[in-house]
Amino acid sequence: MRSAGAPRFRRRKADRPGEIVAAALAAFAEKGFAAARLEEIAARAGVSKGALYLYFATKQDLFRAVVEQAIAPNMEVVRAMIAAHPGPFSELLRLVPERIATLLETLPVGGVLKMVIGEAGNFPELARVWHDRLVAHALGALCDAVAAAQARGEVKAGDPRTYALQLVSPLLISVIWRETFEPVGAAAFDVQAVARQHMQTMLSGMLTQEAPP
Amino acid sequence: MRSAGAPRFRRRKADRPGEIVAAALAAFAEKGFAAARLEEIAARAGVSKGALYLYFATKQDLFRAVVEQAIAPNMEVVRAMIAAHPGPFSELLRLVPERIATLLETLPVGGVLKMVIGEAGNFPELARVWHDRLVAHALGALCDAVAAAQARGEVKAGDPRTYALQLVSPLLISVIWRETFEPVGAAAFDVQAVARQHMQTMLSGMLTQEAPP
DNA sequence: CAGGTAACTGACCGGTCAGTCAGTAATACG
DNA sequence: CGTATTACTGACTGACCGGTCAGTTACCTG
Repeated sequence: MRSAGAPRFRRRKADRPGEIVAAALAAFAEKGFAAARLEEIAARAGVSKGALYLYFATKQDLFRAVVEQAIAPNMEVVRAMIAAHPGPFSELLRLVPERIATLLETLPVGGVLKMVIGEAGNFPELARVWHDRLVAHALGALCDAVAAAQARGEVKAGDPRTYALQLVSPLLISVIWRETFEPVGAAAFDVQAVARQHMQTMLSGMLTQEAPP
Repeated sequence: MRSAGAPRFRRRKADRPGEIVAAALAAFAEKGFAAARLEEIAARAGVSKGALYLYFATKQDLFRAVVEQAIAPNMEVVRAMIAAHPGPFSELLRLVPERIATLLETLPVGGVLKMVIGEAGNFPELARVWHDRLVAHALGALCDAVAAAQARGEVKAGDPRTYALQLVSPLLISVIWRETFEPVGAAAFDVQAVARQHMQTMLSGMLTQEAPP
Protein backbone atom coordinates (compact mmCIF):
# COMPACT_ATOMS: atom_id res chain seq x y z
CA MET A 1 0.00 0.00 0.00
CA ARG A 2 2.33 2.76 -1.17
CA SER A 3 1.64 6.01 -2.97
CA ALA A 4 2.15 5.67 -6.69
CA GLY A 5 5.29 6.65 -8.58
CA ALA A 6 7.72 6.88 -5.65
CA PRO A 7 9.69 3.64 -5.54
CA ARG A 8 11.35 2.78 -2.24
CA PHE A 9 14.72 2.34 -3.96
CA ARG A 10 16.29 2.15 -7.41
CA ARG A 11 18.47 -0.57 -8.83
CA ARG A 12 21.73 1.10 -9.80
CA LYS A 13 24.36 -1.60 -9.63
CA ALA A 14 26.88 0.35 -11.69
CA ASP A 15 26.93 3.51 -9.60
CA ARG A 16 26.73 2.03 -6.12
CA PRO A 17 30.37 1.07 -5.53
CA GLY A 18 31.62 4.54 -6.36
CA GLU A 19 29.00 6.23 -4.22
CA ILE A 20 29.66 3.91 -1.31
CA VAL A 21 33.42 4.43 -1.50
CA ALA A 22 32.92 8.19 -1.63
CA ALA A 23 30.69 8.08 1.45
CA ALA A 24 33.17 5.81 3.21
CA LEU A 25 36.06 8.12 2.36
CA ALA A 26 34.26 11.00 4.00
CA ALA A 27 33.33 8.98 7.08
CA PHE A 28 36.76 7.38 7.53
CA ALA A 29 38.57 10.66 7.01
CA GLU A 30 36.33 12.31 9.57
CA LYS A 31 36.25 9.67 12.29
CA GLY A 32 38.96 7.13 11.50
CA PHE A 33 38.43 3.46 10.71
CA ALA A 34 37.23 2.09 14.02
CA ALA A 35 34.89 4.95 14.90
CA ALA A 36 33.20 5.10 11.52
CA ARG A 37 29.86 3.24 11.55
CA LEU A 38 28.78 1.14 8.57
CA GLU A 39 25.21 2.21 9.21
CA GLU A 40 26.21 5.83 8.76
CA ILE A 41 28.27 5.16 5.65
CA ALA A 42 25.30 3.35 4.15
CA ALA A 43 23.00 6.24 5.03
CA ARG A 44 25.37 8.77 3.43
CA ALA A 45 25.50 6.65 0.30
CA GLY A 46 21.71 6.44 0.28
CA VAL A 47 21.49 2.67 0.76
CA SER A 48 20.85 0.24 3.58
CA LYS A 49 23.62 -1.46 5.51
CA GLY A 50 22.92 -4.76 3.81
CA ALA A 51 23.61 -3.23 0.41
CA LEU A 52 27.20 -2.53 1.41
CA TYR A 53 27.77 -6.26 1.59
CA LEU A 54 26.64 -6.73 -1.99
CA TYR A 55 29.72 -4.82 -3.07
CA PHE A 56 32.29 -5.22 -0.27
CA ALA A 57 32.92 -8.34 1.78
CA THR A 58 34.01 -6.66 5.01
CA LYS A 59 34.62 -3.25 6.55
CA GLN A 60 38.35 -3.69 5.96
CA ASP A 61 37.66 -4.45 2.31
CA LEU A 62 35.79 -1.20 2.01
CA PHE A 63 38.67 0.60 3.71
CA ARG A 64 41.05 -0.98 1.24
CA ALA A 65 38.91 0.26 -1.65
CA VAL A 66 38.89 3.75 -0.19
CA VAL A 67 42.66 3.82 0.13
CA GLU A 68 43.02 2.53 -3.42
CA GLN A 69 40.69 5.16 -4.77
CA ALA A 70 42.40 7.90 -2.79
CA ILE A 71 45.71 6.75 -4.24
CA ALA A 72 44.84 6.67 -7.92
CA PRO A 73 44.37 10.39 -8.64
CA ASN A 74 47.39 11.24 -6.51
CA MET A 75 49.58 8.84 -8.44
CA GLU A 76 48.67 10.66 -11.63
CA VAL A 77 49.75 13.90 -10.02
CA VAL A 78 53.11 12.47 -9.05
CA ARG A 79 53.73 11.12 -12.52
CA ALA A 80 52.81 14.45 -14.09
CA MET A 81 55.12 16.26 -11.71
CA ILE A 82 58.08 14.10 -12.67
CA ALA A 83 57.41 14.24 -16.39
CA ALA A 84 56.91 17.99 -16.55
CA HIS A 85 60.24 19.16 -15.11
CA PRO A 86 63.46 17.67 -16.35
CA GLY A 87 64.90 21.20 -16.46
CA PRO A 88 67.17 22.97 -13.99
CA PHE A 89 66.45 22.28 -10.35
CA SER A 90 65.71 25.87 -9.44
CA GLU A 91 62.90 25.90 -11.96
CA LEU A 92 61.44 22.67 -10.62
CA LEU A 93 61.49 24.03 -7.10
CA ARG A 94 59.87 27.22 -8.24
CA LEU A 95 56.86 25.48 -9.76
CA VAL A 96 56.26 22.21 -8.00
CA PRO A 97 55.61 23.20 -4.37
CA GLU A 98 52.83 25.59 -5.27
CA ARG A 99 51.26 22.94 -7.46
CA ILE A 100 51.48 20.41 -4.66
CA ALA A 101 50.02 22.90 -2.23
CA THR A 102 47.04 23.44 -4.50
CA LEU A 103 46.46 19.72 -4.71
CA LEU A 104 46.77 19.26 -0.97
CA GLU A 105 44.06 21.88 -0.60
CA THR A 106 41.81 20.37 -3.25
CA LEU A 107 41.92 16.61 -2.73
CA PRO A 108 40.94 15.21 0.66
CA VAL A 109 44.55 14.28 1.33
CA GLY A 110 44.44 15.60 4.87
CA GLY A 111 41.75 13.23 6.03
CA VAL A 112 43.33 10.26 4.33
CA LEU A 113 46.73 11.11 5.77
CA LYS A 114 45.25 11.35 9.24
CA MET A 115 43.52 8.03 8.72
CA VAL A 116 46.63 6.23 7.49
CA ILE A 117 48.74 7.57 10.34
CA GLY A 118 46.11 6.80 12.94
CA GLU A 119 45.30 3.28 11.77
CA ALA A 120 48.73 2.16 10.57
CA GLY A 121 49.33 0.23 13.78
CA ASN A 122 46.09 -1.71 13.57
CA PHE A 123 46.02 -2.29 9.81
CA PRO A 124 49.61 -2.57 8.65
CA GLU A 125 48.76 -3.85 5.20
CA LEU A 126 46.99 -0.58 4.45
CA ALA A 127 50.02 1.44 5.46
CA ARG A 128 51.97 -0.87 3.17
CA VAL A 129 49.67 -0.22 0.20
CA TRP A 130 49.79 3.51 0.79
CA HIS A 131 53.58 3.45 1.06
CA ASP A 132 54.38 1.11 -1.81
CA ARG A 133 51.91 2.51 -4.28
CA LEU A 134 52.21 6.23 -3.54
CA VAL A 135 54.65 7.52 -0.97
CA ALA A 136 57.63 5.51 -2.16
CA HIS A 137 57.03 6.59 -5.77
CA ALA A 138 56.65 10.26 -4.92
CA LEU A 139 59.63 10.35 -2.62
CA GLY A 140 61.68 8.33 -5.06
CA ALA A 141 60.91 10.70 -7.92
CA LEU A 142 61.83 13.75 -5.87
CA CYS A 143 64.92 11.94 -4.67
CA ASP A 144 65.99 11.20 -8.26
CA ALA A 145 65.45 14.82 -9.26
CA VAL A 146 67.67 15.98 -6.41
CA ALA A 147 70.35 13.41 -7.20
CA ALA A 148 70.33 14.45 -10.86
CA ALA A 149 70.67 18.10 -9.88
CA GLN A 150 73.59 17.19 -7.64
CA ALA A 151 75.22 15.34 -10.53
CA ARG A 152 74.85 18.50 -12.64
CA GLY A 153 76.50 20.46 -9.85
CA GLU A 154 73.43 22.55 -9.11
CA VAL A 155 72.73 21.26 -5.62
CA LYS A 156 75.06 20.94 -2.66
CA ALA A 157 76.24 17.58 -1.35
CA GLY A 158 73.95 15.74 1.05
CA ASP A 159 71.62 12.78 1.21
CA PRO A 160 69.06 13.25 -1.60
CA ARG A 161 66.38 11.26 0.23
CA THR A 162 66.73 13.56 3.20
CA TYR A 163 66.53 16.57 0.89
CA ALA A 164 63.30 15.18 -0.52
CA LEU A 165 61.95 14.80 3.01
CA GLN A 166 62.95 18.34 3.88
CA LEU A 167 61.20 19.65 0.79
CA VAL A 168 57.79 18.11 1.41
CA SER A 169 57.59 18.02 5.21
CA PRO A 170 56.28 21.54 5.89
CA LEU A 171 53.48 21.03 3.39
CA LEU A 172 52.46 17.76 4.99
CA ILE A 173 52.60 19.22 8.47
CA SER A 174 50.49 22.14 7.29
CA VAL A 175 47.80 19.74 6.13
CA ILE A 176 47.98 17.69 9.32
CA TRP A 177 47.79 20.93 11.27
CA ARG A 178 44.65 21.89 9.44
CA GLU A 179 43.00 18.56 10.26
CA THR A 180 44.17 18.41 13.84
CA PHE A 181 44.40 21.84 15.38
CA GLU A 182 42.33 24.23 13.29
CA PRO A 183 38.99 22.69 14.31
CA VAL A 184 40.08 23.45 17.84
CA GLY A 185 40.66 27.13 17.27
CA ALA A 186 44.35 27.20 16.40
CA ALA A 187 45.52 29.78 13.88
CA ALA A 188 45.73 28.37 10.38
CA PHE A 189 48.74 28.05 8.11
CA ASP A 190 48.17 29.22 4.56
CA VAL A 191 49.49 26.21 2.68
CA GLN A 192 50.23 28.32 -0.41
CA ALA A 193 52.21 30.84 1.60
CA VAL A 194 54.13 28.11 3.41
CA ALA A 195 54.93 26.54 0.04
CA ARG A 196 56.27 29.83 -1.34
CA GLN A 197 58.44 30.71 1.62
CA HIS A 198 59.75 27.18 2.01
CA MET A 199 60.65 27.01 -1.65
CA GLN A 200 62.54 30.29 -1.28
CA THR A 201 64.44 29.09 1.77
CA MET A 202 65.26 25.69 0.33
CA LEU A 203 66.43 27.22 -2.93
CA SER A 204 69.04 29.39 -1.27
CA GLY A 205 69.87 26.57 1.14
CA MET A 206 70.36 23.83 -1.44
CA LEU A 207 71.77 25.48 -4.52
CA THR A 208 75.53 25.75 -4.97
CA GLN A 209 75.16 29.26 -6.35
CA GLU A 210 72.47 31.93 -6.20
CA ALA A 211 69.58 31.04 -8.49
CA PRO A 212 69.15 33.22 -11.55
CA PRO A 213 66.32 35.74 -11.06
CA MET B 1 43.53 -22.26 50.87
CA ARG B 2 46.48 -20.36 49.41
CA SER B 3 50.22 -20.91 49.87
CA ALA B 4 51.60 -18.76 52.65
CA GLY B 5 53.30 -15.41 52.22
CA ALA B 6 52.18 -14.67 48.67
CA PRO B 7 49.28 -12.24 48.87
CA ARG B 8 47.02 -12.09 45.86
CA PHE B 9 47.51 -8.34 45.58
CA ARG B 10 48.98 -5.40 47.49
CA ARG B 11 47.24 -2.19 48.42
CA ARG B 12 49.28 0.61 46.88
CA LYS B 13 46.91 3.50 46.44
CA ALA B 14 49.69 6.06 45.91
CA ASP B 15 51.49 4.32 43.06
CA ARG B 16 48.52 3.00 41.10
CA PRO B 17 47.52 6.10 39.13
CA GLY B 18 51.01 6.59 37.74
CA GLU B 19 51.38 2.94 36.83
CA ILE B 20 47.98 2.84 35.18
CA VAL B 21 48.66 5.99 33.17
CA ALA B 22 52.01 4.60 32.04
CA ALA B 23 50.37 1.36 30.92
CA ALA B 24 47.62 3.30 29.18
CA LEU B 25 50.14 5.52 27.42
CA ALA B 26 51.83 2.46 25.98
CA ALA B 27 48.55 0.88 24.91
CA PHE B 28 47.06 4.04 23.42
CA ALA B 29 50.27 4.91 21.59
CA GLU B 30 50.40 1.42 20.16
CA LYS B 31 46.77 0.88 19.16
CA GLY B 32 45.02 4.23 19.35
CA PHE B 33 42.14 5.12 21.64
CA ALA B 34 39.32 2.98 20.28
CA ALA B 35 41.35 -0.19 19.74
CA ALA B 36 43.05 -0.16 23.14
CA ARG B 37 41.31 -2.54 25.57
CA LEU B 38 40.85 -1.55 29.21
CA GLU B 39 41.37 -5.19 30.18
CA GLU B 40 44.80 -5.11 28.58
CA ILE B 41 45.75 -1.79 30.13
CA ALA B 42 44.76 -3.16 33.51
CA ALA B 43 46.84 -6.29 32.94
CA ARG B 44 49.89 -4.27 31.92
CA ALA B 45 49.51 -2.17 35.06
CA GLY B 46 49.21 -5.33 37.13
CA VAL B 47 45.65 -4.72 38.34
CA SER B 48 42.17 -5.88 37.46
CA LYS B 49 39.86 -3.90 35.23
CA GLY B 50 37.73 -2.87 38.18
CA ALA B 51 40.70 -1.18 39.81
CA LEU B 52 40.96 1.27 36.93
CA TYR B 53 37.59 2.66 37.96
CA LEU B 54 38.85 3.43 41.46
CA TYR B 55 41.14 6.03 39.90
CA PHE B 56 39.54 7.08 36.61
CA ALA B 57 35.85 7.54 35.96
CA THR B 58 35.83 6.60 32.26
CA LYS B 59 38.10 5.55 29.44
CA GLN B 60 38.10 9.11 28.16
CA ASP B 61 39.17 10.34 31.58
CA LEU B 62 42.10 7.98 31.47
CA PHE B 63 42.96 9.19 27.98
CA ARG B 64 42.86 12.75 29.27
CA ALA B 65 45.25 11.86 32.08
CA VAL B 66 47.61 10.22 29.59
CA VAL B 67 47.70 13.30 27.38
CA GLU B 68 48.29 15.51 30.41
CA GLN B 69 51.16 13.33 31.60
CA ALA B 70 52.65 13.14 28.14
CA ILE B 71 52.65 16.93 28.04
CA ALA B 72 54.47 17.63 31.29
CA PRO B 73 57.99 16.38 30.49
CA ASN B 74 57.81 17.88 27.01
CA MET B 75 56.89 21.27 28.42
CA GLU B 76 60.06 21.19 30.48
CA VAL B 77 62.02 20.49 27.31
CA VAL B 78 60.49 23.47 25.58
CA ARG B 79 61.23 25.78 28.48
CA ALA B 80 64.83 24.56 28.63
CA MET B 81 65.21 25.12 24.92
CA ILE B 82 64.05 28.71 25.18
CA ALA B 83 66.11 29.50 28.27
CA ALA B 84 69.35 28.02 27.00
CA HIS B 85 69.85 30.03 23.81
CA PRO B 86 69.49 33.78 23.81
CA GLY B 87 72.66 33.96 21.68
CA PRO B 88 73.05 34.40 17.92
CA PHE B 89 70.58 32.52 15.78
CA SER B 90 73.17 30.43 13.98
CA GLU B 91 74.32 29.02 17.30
CA LEU B 92 70.77 28.19 18.33
CA LEU B 93 70.17 26.38 15.07
CA ARG B 94 73.39 24.48 15.48
CA LEU B 95 72.45 23.06 18.87
CA VAL B 96 68.69 22.84 19.15
CA PRO B 97 67.72 20.48 16.33
CA GLU B 98 70.06 17.77 17.47
CA ARG B 99 68.75 18.14 20.99
CA ILE B 100 65.19 17.89 19.76
CA ALA B 101 66.06 14.87 17.66
CA THR B 102 67.50 13.12 20.70
CA LEU B 103 64.35 13.83 22.66
CA LEU B 104 62.10 12.65 19.85
CA GLU B 105 64.00 9.40 19.91
CA THR B 106 63.92 9.07 23.69
CA LEU B 107 60.42 10.10 24.76
CA PRO B 108 57.47 8.22 23.26
CA VAL B 109 56.52 11.32 21.27
CA GLY B 110 55.90 9.33 18.12
CA GLY B 111 53.12 7.27 19.59
CA VAL B 112 51.53 10.23 21.29
CA LEU B 113 51.69 12.28 18.11
CA LYS B 114 50.05 9.49 16.17
CA MET B 115 47.38 9.23 18.83
CA VAL B 116 46.62 12.96 18.88
CA ILE B 117 46.44 13.18 15.09
CA GLY B 118 44.35 10.06 14.78
CA GLU B 119 41.85 10.87 17.53
CA ALA B 120 41.66 14.64 17.12
CA GLY B 121 38.41 14.36 15.18
CA ASN B 122 36.71 12.23 17.81
CA PHE B 123 38.09 14.00 20.89
CA PRO B 124 38.55 17.64 20.00
CA GLU B 125 39.09 18.76 23.57
CA LEU B 126 42.21 16.60 23.74
CA ALA B 127 43.63 18.16 20.62
CA ARG B 128 42.87 21.48 22.27
CA VAL B 129 44.76 20.58 25.45
CA TRP B 130 47.71 19.30 23.46
CA HIS B 131 47.77 22.44 21.34
CA ASP B 132 47.22 25.05 24.03
CA ARG B 133 49.51 23.54 26.61
CA LEU B 134 52.38 22.35 24.43
CA VAL B 135 52.38 22.97 20.70
CA ALA B 136 51.43 26.63 20.87
CA HIS B 137 54.13 27.30 23.49
CA ALA B 138 56.84 25.50 21.55
CA LEU B 139 55.94 27.07 18.24
CA GLY B 140 55.58 30.46 19.89
CA ALA B 141 59.01 30.26 21.48
CA LEU B 142 60.67 29.29 18.22
CA CYS B 143 58.69 32.00 16.47
CA ASP B 144 59.93 34.61 18.96
CA ALA B 145 63.51 33.47 18.51
CA VAL B 146 63.22 33.85 14.75
CA ALA B 147 61.58 37.26 15.05
CA ALA B 148 64.32 38.43 17.41
CA ALA B 149 67.01 37.23 15.02
CA GLN B 150 65.26 39.09 12.20
CA ALA B 151 65.24 42.25 14.34
CA ARG B 152 68.98 41.83 14.82
CA GLY B 153 69.38 41.52 11.07
CA GLU B 154 70.63 37.94 11.23
CA VAL B 155 67.70 36.29 9.44
CA LYS B 156 66.07 37.19 6.14
CA ALA B 157 62.60 38.66 5.94
CA GLY B 158 59.65 36.26 6.01
CA ASP B 159 56.86 35.07 8.27
CA PRO B 160 58.55 33.90 11.50
CA ARG B 161 55.75 31.44 12.28
CA THR B 162 56.24 29.81 8.90
CA TYR B 163 59.98 29.70 9.51
CA ALA B 164 59.29 27.91 12.79
CA LEU B 165 57.11 25.41 10.97
CA GLN B 166 59.79 24.84 8.35
CA LEU B 167 62.36 24.21 11.05
CA VAL B 168 60.55 21.48 12.93
CA SER B 169 58.53 19.78 10.18
CA PRO B 170 61.13 17.32 8.88
CA LEU B 171 61.80 16.09 12.39
CA LEU B 172 58.14 15.53 13.05
CA ILE B 173 57.63 13.79 9.73
CA SER B 174 60.62 11.57 10.49
CA VAL B 175 58.99 10.46 13.71
CA ILE B 176 55.62 9.93 12.06
CA TRP B 177 57.39 7.98 9.33
CA ARG B 178 58.97 5.73 11.91
CA GLU B 179 55.60 4.98 13.49
CA THR B 180 53.72 4.57 10.25
CA PHE B 181 55.91 3.11 7.53
CA GLU B 182 58.90 1.46 9.18
CA PRO B 183 56.84 -1.39 10.69
CA VAL B 184 55.77 -2.10 7.13
CA GLY B 185 59.26 -2.47 5.78
CA ALA B 186 59.99 1.05 4.58
CA ALA B 187 63.55 2.32 4.82
CA ALA B 188 64.13 4.34 7.98
CA PHE B 189 65.18 7.96 8.33
CA ASP B 190 67.95 8.58 10.84
CA VAL B 191 66.39 11.40 12.83
CA GLN B 192 69.81 12.66 13.93
CA ALA B 193 71.09 12.79 10.37
CA VAL B 194 67.94 14.51 9.15
CA ALA B 195 68.33 17.05 11.94
CA ARG B 196 71.95 17.79 10.98
CA GLN B 197 71.32 18.16 7.26
CA HIS B 198 68.17 20.20 7.73
CA MET B 199 69.93 22.53 10.15
CA GLN B 200 72.67 23.01 7.56
CA THR B 201 70.20 23.76 4.78
CA MET B 202 68.06 26.08 6.85
CA LEU B 203 71.11 27.97 8.10
CA SER B 204 72.27 28.89 4.64
CA GLY B 205 68.69 29.46 3.57
CA MET B 206 67.64 31.75 6.38
CA LEU B 207 70.72 33.75 7.36
CA THR B 208 71.40 37.09 5.71
CA GLN B 209 75.08 36.28 5.51
CA GLU B 210 77.16 33.11 5.64
CA ALA B 211 77.36 31.80 9.18
CA PRO B 212 80.77 32.00 10.86
CA PRO B 213 82.53 28.61 10.84
C1' DC C 1 0.93 -7.76 -18.65
C1' DA C 2 2.70 -12.05 -16.38
C1' DG C 3 6.84 -14.31 -14.56
C1' DG C 4 11.56 -14.33 -13.43
C1' DT C 5 15.72 -12.29 -11.72
C1' DA C 6 18.54 -9.98 -8.67
C1' DA C 7 19.25 -5.45 -6.31
C1' DC C 8 17.97 -4.02 -2.13
C1' DT C 9 15.93 -3.81 2.65
C1' DG C 10 15.88 -4.09 7.60
C1' DA C 11 15.13 -7.07 11.52
C1' DC C 12 18.02 -10.01 13.67
C1' DC C 13 22.23 -12.52 15.76
C1' DG C 14 26.50 -13.29 18.07
C1' DG C 15 30.51 -11.38 19.84
C1' DT C 16 32.87 -7.75 22.07
C1' DC C 17 33.76 -4.47 25.50
C1' DA C 18 33.09 -0.28 28.63
C1' DG C 19 31.39 0.06 32.88
C1' DT C 20 29.20 -2.08 37.59
C1' DC C 21 29.05 -4.06 42.06
C1' DA C 22 28.80 -7.60 45.58
C1' DG C 23 32.17 -9.89 47.70
C1' DT C 24 37.12 -10.63 49.35
C1' DA C 25 41.36 -9.90 51.36
C1' DA C 26 45.16 -6.73 52.70
C1' DT C 27 46.27 -3.38 55.94
C1' DA C 28 45.56 0.11 59.79
C1' DC C 29 44.45 0.66 64.25
C1' DG C 30 42.91 -0.10 68.90
C1' DC D 1 44.67 -10.39 68.41
C1' DG D 2 40.28 -8.71 66.73
C1' DT D 3 37.82 -5.64 64.08
C1' DA D 4 37.07 -1.71 60.95
C1' DT D 5 38.34 0.14 56.78
C1' DT D 6 39.05 0.19 52.06
C1' DA D 7 41.91 -1.24 48.01
C1' DC D 8 41.05 -4.54 44.99
C1' DT D 9 38.93 -8.50 42.35
C1' DG D 10 36.38 -10.64 38.64
C1' DA D 11 31.93 -12.28 37.19
C1' DC D 12 28.32 -9.92 35.31
C1' DT D 13 25.36 -6.65 32.32
C1' DG D 14 23.67 -3.83 28.85
C1' DA D 15 24.65 -1.44 24.72
C1' DC D 16 26.55 -1.35 20.54
C1' DC D 17 27.96 -2.85 16.02
C1' DG D 18 29.83 -5.84 12.20
C1' DG D 19 27.88 -9.11 9.59
C1' DT D 20 23.69 -12.29 7.92
C1' DC D 21 19.63 -13.57 5.47
C1' DA D 22 14.71 -14.23 4.58
C1' DG D 23 11.74 -11.46 2.48
C1' DT D 24 10.50 -7.41 -0.68
C1' DT D 25 10.33 -4.79 -4.74
C1' DA D 26 12.26 -2.70 -8.89
C1' DC D 27 13.17 -3.77 -13.32
C1' DC D 28 13.76 -6.87 -17.53
C1' DT D 29 12.17 -10.02 -20.91
C1' DG D 30 9.00 -12.28 -23.80
